[in-house]
Amino acid sequence: MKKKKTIYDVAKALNLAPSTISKALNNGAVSSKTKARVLDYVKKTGYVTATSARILKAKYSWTIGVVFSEELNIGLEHPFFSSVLQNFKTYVEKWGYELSFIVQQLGQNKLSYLDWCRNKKIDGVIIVVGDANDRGIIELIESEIKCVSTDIVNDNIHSVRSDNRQGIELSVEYLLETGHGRLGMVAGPQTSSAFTERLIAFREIMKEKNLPLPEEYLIVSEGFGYTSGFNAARKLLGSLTVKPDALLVGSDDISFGVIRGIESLGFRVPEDISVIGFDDISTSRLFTPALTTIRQNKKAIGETAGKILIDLIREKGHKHPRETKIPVNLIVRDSVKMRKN
Amino acid sequence: MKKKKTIYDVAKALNLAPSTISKALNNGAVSSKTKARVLDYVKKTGYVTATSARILKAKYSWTIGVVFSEELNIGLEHPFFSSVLQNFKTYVEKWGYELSFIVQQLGQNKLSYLDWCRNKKIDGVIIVVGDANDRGIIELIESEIKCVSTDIVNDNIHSVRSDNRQGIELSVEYLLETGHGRLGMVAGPQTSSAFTERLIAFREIMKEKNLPLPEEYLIVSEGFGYTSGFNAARKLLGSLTVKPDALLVGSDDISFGVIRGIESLGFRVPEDISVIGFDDISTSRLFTPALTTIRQNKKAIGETAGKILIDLIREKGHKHPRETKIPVNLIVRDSVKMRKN
DNA sequence: TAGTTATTAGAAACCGATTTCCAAAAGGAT
DNA sequence: ATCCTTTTGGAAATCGGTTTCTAATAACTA
Repeated sequence: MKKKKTIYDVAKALNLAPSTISKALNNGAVSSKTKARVLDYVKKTGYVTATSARILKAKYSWTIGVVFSEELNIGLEHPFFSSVLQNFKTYVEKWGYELSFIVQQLGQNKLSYLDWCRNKKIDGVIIVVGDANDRGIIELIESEIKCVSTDIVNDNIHSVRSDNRQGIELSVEYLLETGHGRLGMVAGPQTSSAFTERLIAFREIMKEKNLPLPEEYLIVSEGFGYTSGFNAARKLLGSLTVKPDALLVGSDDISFGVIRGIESLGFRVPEDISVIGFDDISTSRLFTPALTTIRQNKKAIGETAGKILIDLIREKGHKHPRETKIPVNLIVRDSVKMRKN
Repeated sequence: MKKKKTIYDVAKALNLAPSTISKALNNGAVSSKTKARVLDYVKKTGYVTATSARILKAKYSWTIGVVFSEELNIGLEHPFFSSVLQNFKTYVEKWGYELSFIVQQLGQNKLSYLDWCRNKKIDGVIIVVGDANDRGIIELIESEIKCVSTDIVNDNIHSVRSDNRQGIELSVEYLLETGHGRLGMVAGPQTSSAFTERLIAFREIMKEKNLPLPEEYLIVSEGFGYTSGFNAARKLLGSLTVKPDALLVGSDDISFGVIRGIESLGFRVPEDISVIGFDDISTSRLFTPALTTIRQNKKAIGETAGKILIDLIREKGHKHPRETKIPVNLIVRDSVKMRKN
């Protein structure tokens, strides 16, 4: 195991001062001639600067912190969030940044998000999953740390998310085109802003189109998964004499429960009731009936967030926070049926 | 924004030397009285040691590197691997370690896994997804860095994986109990050791039980997903006059394709042919027919890997590498039918 | 009580860069 | 050729800890 090379070794070998090496490596003021000489030597010998030493003295770390709260019981397993993170990761790594999960504990002692970032001289932060009301998150967003979010929206942070309104609009219009007249919705828990937006959008669009929307056609599920969808659907339908002929659902995960819930009451999907989801996760294509849904563009979300954050770090534009909306697509499958009327 | 506190500030405030503070914080030789005094003060003022400074001088970093190759096109989206990682993460964080993805690029320059680890003074590495033949991986495993793997097996590394043999045994026995006589298998790509083990186990078990296993009942799928399963099933069945009455499949993902492939040929699952998968991902429960499969215990895998790695780091036992097998479970659903004979 | 040993606290070197400030060299203008 | 700018390379300070070595103190032994 050969001894580790330091910047001093390089300097000695090249008959230069360490400071000159550092400059050559970091676009400092050096002649292009010496710069080339240094770069050459470095490439040949495979010298690489010690990260910790650099971070100690410099004010940056080439590291991006990831907030991925597990309190909401959404871990890396979640197909949507993990995919967004994956795409973000791939993008920023191309630019030389690496990812580190922000932890609330450092070695022995507890730490706030902000303290962790400062301590590590984090260049920027992406909030993939986070509670918008968490004190730690708020403190972080309001700090000097550059942040971007693919989840929470807030006046103090750049956010990159799906155009939920467009998604609902697409759904409603498609349902109308296919001859549905009594639309309802099983919304997701309103603690999540995405679900809130979808519900609000649905209300607005129905109003704009002058379509009736009885409150009994609306229900909010208790949780994020199959079971809550199942229960919500049964509850919604159970009390109704005139059933809706189509249901928009907050997410695909919930949709699966909704569909089975509908079936458990003796109705068929899509023959009696059409269902349209939101997300397009991998199960959706495989489910029976294959789920008609709104596909979120996870790649675009991840990459756009990456681009914005890097711009922010390099101080290129994006002066004040704004919301970026990524278009969604309607994916037509079998859970919506064309109706004659 | 209050100024950052250094160890010198703490020393001054307590009228002690910086070195004493450091010792108090790191179980060095200090009287319990001063130690208490320091700890108290630190807790009260919220001082936290600068990570980069510590890493620079010390030989550890409280950081664990994650190898999660994307070359195999398995990203964080993959339900099995991401879940293992999630469970590992939760476990090691309890012990104060944090996770950092190992990148092949550091700031500007390319780096081998090993150089990256040395540069960052990584305490240990978990290989969640990695190519066992990759030069960089081999170099890493053979180095002084403590490693654990939940994927590749090798004499030089501790591995924690599902007991694939037991899984196949469970499948075969269940199929036998339910009256099946002509078992076949759609194995996954043999580039993955898990798939290889499953195929080998199947061959062995059939031989041990003295059951016939015609080579035509065996096929290896081209890829990891639905389409390759679909094609493999059609290819297998297409050429056979006497069809198998049950098929073991390398993974759930492939199983879905296999089932639809069988159906596309006019046969029914499970009435004509039973299918049993391996993994138990979330789609399996929702699929029609709900997939009977072998559940991998991702929690146990992640946690056991975490435990072993931390033991390794603390130099507690695990002198030489060994393979740890985590038991699996049979999950009975609807894709296997009881047959009278 | 004197002498020896075990603990505890501090001084100083060191980890490996970055950065500021300065002097020397190079380039331009007259 | 001389004087003034602009570039370029180097010396030294600094970032914030850990660790080794030494001195002082406390504890123990006879």
